[in-house]
Amino acid sequence: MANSAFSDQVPSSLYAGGYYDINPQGYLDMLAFQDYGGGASLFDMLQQPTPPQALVVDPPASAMPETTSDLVNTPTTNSSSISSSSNEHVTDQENNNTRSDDDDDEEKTTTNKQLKAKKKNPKKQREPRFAFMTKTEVDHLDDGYRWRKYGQKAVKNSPFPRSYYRCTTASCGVKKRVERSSDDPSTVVTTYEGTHTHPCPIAPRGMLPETATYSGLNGGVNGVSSFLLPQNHYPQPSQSFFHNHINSLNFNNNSTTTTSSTIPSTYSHYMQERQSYPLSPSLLKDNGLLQDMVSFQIRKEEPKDEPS
DNA sequence: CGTTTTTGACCCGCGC
DNA sequence: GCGCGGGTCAAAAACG
Repeated sequence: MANSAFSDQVPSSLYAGGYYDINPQGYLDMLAFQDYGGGASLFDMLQQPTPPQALVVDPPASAMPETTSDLVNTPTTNSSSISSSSNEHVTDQENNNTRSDDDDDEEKTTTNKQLKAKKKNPKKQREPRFAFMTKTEVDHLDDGYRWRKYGQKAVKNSPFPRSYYRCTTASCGVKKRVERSSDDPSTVVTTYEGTHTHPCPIAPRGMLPETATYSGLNGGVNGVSSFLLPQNHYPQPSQSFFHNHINSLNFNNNSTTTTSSTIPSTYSHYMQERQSYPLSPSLLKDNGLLQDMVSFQIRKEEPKDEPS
């Protein structure tokens, strides 16, 4: 069905961790899941009849079934290129291959071009990705970390550019991508890649008021994006933490909606738990603040069948 | 003056 | 093999 259309519109490189929706109980259900490199994209999700303002998670390969691609594809079809998402196993530390400086061992300092080639690893291992959609007028939402923009590219089939950010912490190779959905301009899709190797610059809890602290560096315009990322090294109190964030998240400007979710320490953990993380009714309620947000239930698709 | 953003160029993977 | 599109680099500009 829509797949053919997608295959044409969606860049093959777009990825999506999964497809979620909010169930009647107010939980966020993962409808589909996909590993990086899969055929579906966030846009695919947006294209769905009922675009979820949810999040997409891309857990470590080790944590997810390989058939995940099927799940994702099911909804939209896998016409696109599903590169073997089964890339090599993800190494425990994703930091190792951050960019040119690290990988290039030694002999590649020949020409500038090669330098730019950044990593010529035979197979680039992708770090776990975590994406979510936020309904907000502000492209950048504070998530407590400091980011530096290192690129911006026009996205095919979208009037909105995609911005690339990297965590400013020296040893942290976490990257983030922010783009506005062409399908729904009011929705911003933020994708995190990797895990922070350091504590959040600002206290996890009431981060909002202090947002100025870091976002101010940039003038608040660029601020940042979204919520907290899963931190393997700095595990957070799962559920309650999640809720706290939702409550505490403030969006400096006019972003009324949004939301966020925090994926606790490890995705795999969640995956295994397969629990539902109910949002407080009040949160999901109407206030507009969280209605767009989401909590979620990650389904570990052990069955690996299609979500149908 | 230090840090971040902007922006064009380059590289790479993939599809045709 | 070529072209397309995504992702990254890095120099210059902008900002505080």
